[in-house]
Amino acid sequence: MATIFDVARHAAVSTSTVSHVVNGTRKVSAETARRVQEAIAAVGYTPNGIARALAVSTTNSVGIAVSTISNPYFGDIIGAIERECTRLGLMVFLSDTHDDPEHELRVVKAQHLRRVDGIILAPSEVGDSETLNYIETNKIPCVLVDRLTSTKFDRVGIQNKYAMGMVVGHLADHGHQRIGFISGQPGFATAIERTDGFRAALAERGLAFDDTLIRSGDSIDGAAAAATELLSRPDRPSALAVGNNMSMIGVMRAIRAIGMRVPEDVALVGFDDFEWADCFEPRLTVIAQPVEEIGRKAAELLVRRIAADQNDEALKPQLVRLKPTLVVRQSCGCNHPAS
Amino acid sequence: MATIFDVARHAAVSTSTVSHVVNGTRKVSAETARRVQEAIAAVGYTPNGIARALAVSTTNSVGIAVSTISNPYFGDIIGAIERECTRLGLMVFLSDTHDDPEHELRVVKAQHLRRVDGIILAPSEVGDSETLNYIETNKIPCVLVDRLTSTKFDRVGIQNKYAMGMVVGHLADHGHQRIGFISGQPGFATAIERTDGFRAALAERGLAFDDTLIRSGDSIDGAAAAATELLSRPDRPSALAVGNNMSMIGVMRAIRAIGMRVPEDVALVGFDDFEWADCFEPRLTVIAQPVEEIGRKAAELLVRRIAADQNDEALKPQLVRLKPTLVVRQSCGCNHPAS
DNA sequence: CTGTTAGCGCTTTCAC
DNA sequence: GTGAAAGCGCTAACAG
Repeated sequence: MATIFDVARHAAVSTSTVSHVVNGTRKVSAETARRVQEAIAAVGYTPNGIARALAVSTTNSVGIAVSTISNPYFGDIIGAIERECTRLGLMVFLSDTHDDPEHELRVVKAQHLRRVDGIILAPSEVGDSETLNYIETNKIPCVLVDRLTSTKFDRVGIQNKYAMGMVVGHLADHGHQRIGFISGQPGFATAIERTDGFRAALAERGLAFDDTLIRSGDSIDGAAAAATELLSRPDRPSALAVGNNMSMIGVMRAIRAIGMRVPEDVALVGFDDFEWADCFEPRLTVIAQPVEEIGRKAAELLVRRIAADQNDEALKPQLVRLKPTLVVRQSCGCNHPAS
Repeated sequence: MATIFDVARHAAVSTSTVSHVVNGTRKVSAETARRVQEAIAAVGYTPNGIARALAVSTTNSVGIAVSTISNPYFGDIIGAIERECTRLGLMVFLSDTHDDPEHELRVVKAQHLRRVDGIILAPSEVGDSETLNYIETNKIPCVLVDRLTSTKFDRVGIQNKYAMGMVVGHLADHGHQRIGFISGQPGFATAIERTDGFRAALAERGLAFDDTLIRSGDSIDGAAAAATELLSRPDRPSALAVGNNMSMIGVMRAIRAIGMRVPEDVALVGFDDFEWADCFEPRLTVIAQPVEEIGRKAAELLVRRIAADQNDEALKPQLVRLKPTLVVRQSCGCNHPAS
């Protein structure tokens, strides 16, 4: 593989000159530049970013570590981050944490080994985790997404309380008094925030609060079981709020298995929107997160943080809470026509 | 940031000894090893993979370049590749080609700059592209997925002809004589193979072939338009085969807009399965690709290829065609109960 | 069992 | 406008 040295020899100039024409980092006479370009083509030179990275100690790459890559919600966020990073000349290492703290630590270490300039992380544990400690002690620029578990880092997510307010409000407007909530995996920051938000919204609306109407469904099957249990009770809720997209699949399967109809027998409002939501029967009313903006903002904060760390100026951790929206379709009891 | 040198000094040994205990690459006395470990902890040393990569000229990272990361089909494949690579100690750089040849070339170059050990690519163009040429002239180990456009590389995909045989056969068994086909983006290898397969299957079944019943819908809206057109004709088809998941969304929206019912007015068989497919109304009958296996196999072929290139033994390009399956639910006219 | 040292390919001062 | 040369942090002969 041709090196900068080969080019230099071929063009009868110094490696430093070659370096400068490649990077456009200092004036070079037109004639010299031409000879260098020619030499580059002649020897088939492609710059070695590894060597460069070692010399300048920056890789122009960032790590992203989230759970369940194949979940469309994270897929959208990953896509948005990738797009923004590519625009900024950064390349992303993608890792799945599988929501396993040990694995999470392992992949973060693997990313640090490869000297990513920074990391975007959706932490699996609330509070101080080994992963977060590792990131902190190694001074790795980092921004948290979705699960906002530590105030030590920049973080971007949505206003979950506000979201649940809309959900409960909308359902209450439909006359529902007993509303159940199938949250996501218990212990996750998002599930906690949404559950709290659900409680608060109930109170705000003056609705009686029944703790037994809150269930966590940490998987499709878990959510299905939770929904089945909830809907089989004599004092069953007349509406269900669901804390994330995966849980929604389980809930819908459960409802179908029971033989109930939506929204007549039970109204439904979900979390996370996607292209398919309107192909469901009935068309799903959901909270839509601004995934594109979440990803973009995360990337933006990260580069800002990286830059700050390099000039070691202390930037204080920034919290960004984006506003979700309620996409009203039919599962809530409304009858909005298809888009 | 602590280097191997700091550790060596702290432990009063040579850098080579430190290197060897870190990598377990030669015998070291227990006592020395202990001192080194202690020093590592004391100075807070974490190995620099960039420096290591430069020295050994291998990065233990691979690039993956596919279109539309947020498409669940690719999301699943990406997830599978990531899992397998992580298992093998490789980290993946993820790039979206956006199905744009120029951008594709750009990201492949960016990956090569970072000296990935190999690349997994879903090419956007059929035939020899600049990207493929670049990969070839730079001798970058590479395996093609999904769109199998060149015989010069290892490649893994599915038996598209076989898939379309199942689709047409199943629909024909339901008595359909006029079957339409909404393919994916025209010009893509998969769309071409599936269209050819569709034609062949028709012939095999002795069904009349009507070229006007084949439409390409290269996006949700495109597919919707194509379906609308097809279903508005007096001699409209009684069944529709759809070439990929995104097109299916458009088709379903079109059918709803027209006010037809599935499968009574028009039967439907799609391509690509996902968790949501059974929440649709009616539950979707689809061709399911073994995405997990596609990803795993691609990673497997890539590491094999990388190893071969290193010992520069010539491995001849391998073609892997996995078998898809027909997941029968209801949109085809069957009435399979929910799982 | 351990140390010395020459690279890996590139950037970047410093000097001309 | 250009070049010489000292690193960046690590590995792996080679030598002892």
